[in-house]
Amino acid sequence: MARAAGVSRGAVSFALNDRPGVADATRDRIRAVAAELGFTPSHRARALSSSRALAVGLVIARQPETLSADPFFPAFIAGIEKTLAARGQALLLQVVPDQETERRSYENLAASSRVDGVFLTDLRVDDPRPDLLESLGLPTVVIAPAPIGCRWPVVAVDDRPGISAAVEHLVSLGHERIAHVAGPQEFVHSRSRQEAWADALRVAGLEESPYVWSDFSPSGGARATEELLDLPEPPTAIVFANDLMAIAGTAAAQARGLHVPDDLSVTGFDDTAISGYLRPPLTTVRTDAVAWGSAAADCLLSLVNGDTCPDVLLPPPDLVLRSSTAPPRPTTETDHA
Amino acid sequence: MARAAGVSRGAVSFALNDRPGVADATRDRIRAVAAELGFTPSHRARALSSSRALAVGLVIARQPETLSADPFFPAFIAGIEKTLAARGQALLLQVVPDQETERRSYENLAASSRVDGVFLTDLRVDDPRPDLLESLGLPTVVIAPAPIGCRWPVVAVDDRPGISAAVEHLVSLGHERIAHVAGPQEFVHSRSRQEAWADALRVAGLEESPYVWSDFSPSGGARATEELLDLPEPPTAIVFANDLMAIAGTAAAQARGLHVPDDLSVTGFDDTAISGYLRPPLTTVRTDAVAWGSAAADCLLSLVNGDTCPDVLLPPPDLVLRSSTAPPRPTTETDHA
DNA sequence: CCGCGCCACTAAACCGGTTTAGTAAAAACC
DNA sequence: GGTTTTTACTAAACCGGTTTAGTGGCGCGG
Repeated sequence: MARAAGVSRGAVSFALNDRPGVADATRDRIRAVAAELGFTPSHRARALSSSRALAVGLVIARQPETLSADPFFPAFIAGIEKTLAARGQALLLQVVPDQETERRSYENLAASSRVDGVFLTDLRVDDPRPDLLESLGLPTVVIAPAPIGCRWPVVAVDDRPGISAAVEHLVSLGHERIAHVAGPQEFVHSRSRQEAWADALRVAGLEESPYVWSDFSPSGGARATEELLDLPEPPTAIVFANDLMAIAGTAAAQARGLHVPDDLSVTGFDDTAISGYLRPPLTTVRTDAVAWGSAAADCLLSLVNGDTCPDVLLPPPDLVLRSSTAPPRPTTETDHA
Repeated sequence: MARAAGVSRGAVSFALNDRPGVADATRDRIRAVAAELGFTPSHRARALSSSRALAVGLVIARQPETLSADPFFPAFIAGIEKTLAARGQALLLQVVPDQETERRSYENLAASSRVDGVFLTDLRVDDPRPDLLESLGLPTVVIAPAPIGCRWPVVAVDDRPGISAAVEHLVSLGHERIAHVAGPQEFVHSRSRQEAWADALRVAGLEESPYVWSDFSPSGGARATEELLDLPEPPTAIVFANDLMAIAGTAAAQARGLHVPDDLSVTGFDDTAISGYLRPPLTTVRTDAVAWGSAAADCLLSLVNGDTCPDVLLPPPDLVLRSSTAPPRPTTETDHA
């Protein structure tokens, strides 16, 4: 390439990277030759000489089955890509089955310096990963519902307003026993949703409603629903922490002969693609995972470039009203004896 | 590292790569020092000197929304990872919105030599990509329902037996009008399922049943179902090309007051996580996408290493019997006038 | 007209491995 | 015991960029 343009290798590097010290005429000539030859700088050589991997990593710790059902990651990844592609960076994805493998995965990425930074998702309570990544010196962006006190920037979508809106909607319909089926207790976003639910009930003066910790899976959602409906005083509405559990919970209630929404109102979270095409269509909370991924990638690239990135707060999710919520049946005073 | 062990750089390379020409004692010493120092060879340097990217690529052309709902890719990727991780290779993922971007994406991966090979999924009829990738010289493994005549090896899961099993099951229940809602006509796997459906009907002597091309989406499935139920002689069973359409189709039928399965039997394809937790639980076809990804990765790595890889045929999918299928209602002869 | 500084560029070191060519010492052979 | 072969290792080239130091030519001031 350098020879074809009649200049030195260094000159080519300067010209193509828009650095000063190259005459305009020369720069144009080099550009023209490069275009004509279809010359693309070798990513490998560039990575080695500039000591950058030109890639960022995403490690997902999930069993394949549960990953398949999760609408978040594909959209999130698509958002990441939107930003990365424009900057010539690549996304290196790792799917690992458990937390032990996950740790080794991060250590490996750092040791072999395959990536310049990573995304940290599914933040857990007392998560060891922020510290691990700090000790590994791997720039990190944390994906979470709210900023946390740690060295790394957090790109957050606060899910609380979404849950609050769901609860308020149910309260406005006249519900007084509004249960919650939460995700695993270990996840910060499970906690955040559970707390938002509790807070909204408190504001409405309805603290007595029951909740159960579950696992975001359909079977977990069905089980939790059974449990709630078996209560002496079953709820008239359930706020589920995700759509998958809400859908399975709806089916479980229907299997008992309950009518949704007349006997039981249900809300979900995520707005999965099928949610609007069920019987009844599911009232749920919609998050913009694509924008989330895109913002997270922006932030990570700043970090990688040595800049700082402040915590980012994205717009809160919206409540999507469909037909799985309705006023509760009027209380029949016949059984008050 | 070399100095720490008191040997030359070359010796370290030989020792760590298990190549002959190093005394056992020396090799052990080098290993020990490496372990003690936590030395991991720089992936960047290795990539440059060995002219290999040590990564493979997967380009997915989908809109984020439709990708989110697809249970295939997450599982497929998890399978790929299982194989890659064991061999120190990484997966480079790209999500692009359309086919034009997809083409550029492949060209880019090749030009910047970021990957040693790629997976080719969502094979289309008269797909230009196998030829493109051949001209780019990028080793490729094609993911498809059956071997095709092209230069690249195909790793196939034949979806036909799954569809046949579904049709046979419905026939054995007594159905005679068994419709099909297919995916987009352009995809080879849509065609394959449609043909399997048609063949199975022919075998059963029921060629007259209707079908419509759709798009794998819930709204498409609902629309197609409406269309079929509006027919003068509506089907008593519908074989959908995926679960998403089957679920939405079920809801559409229910919205008309039809009972599933008594008035209309329904089968899906994929066995999505929720499919077993609906009303009614969906009879569907289960594929092992994890094994598919794993096998595809094995094949691609052979190719990358300069070996050849024959076409691989994985075990066909299973029909999972649930409650969305039942015998048709006995024909009421009252309206034969 | 000479000396200084600046511009545009080249030469060469460097990133950190792999790999080939070369060499000294040990082993094998007659 | 001397030659040949083998073994075990080192030195250095190489991958293809980036980056620093260095150099020749030019304009400019005095």
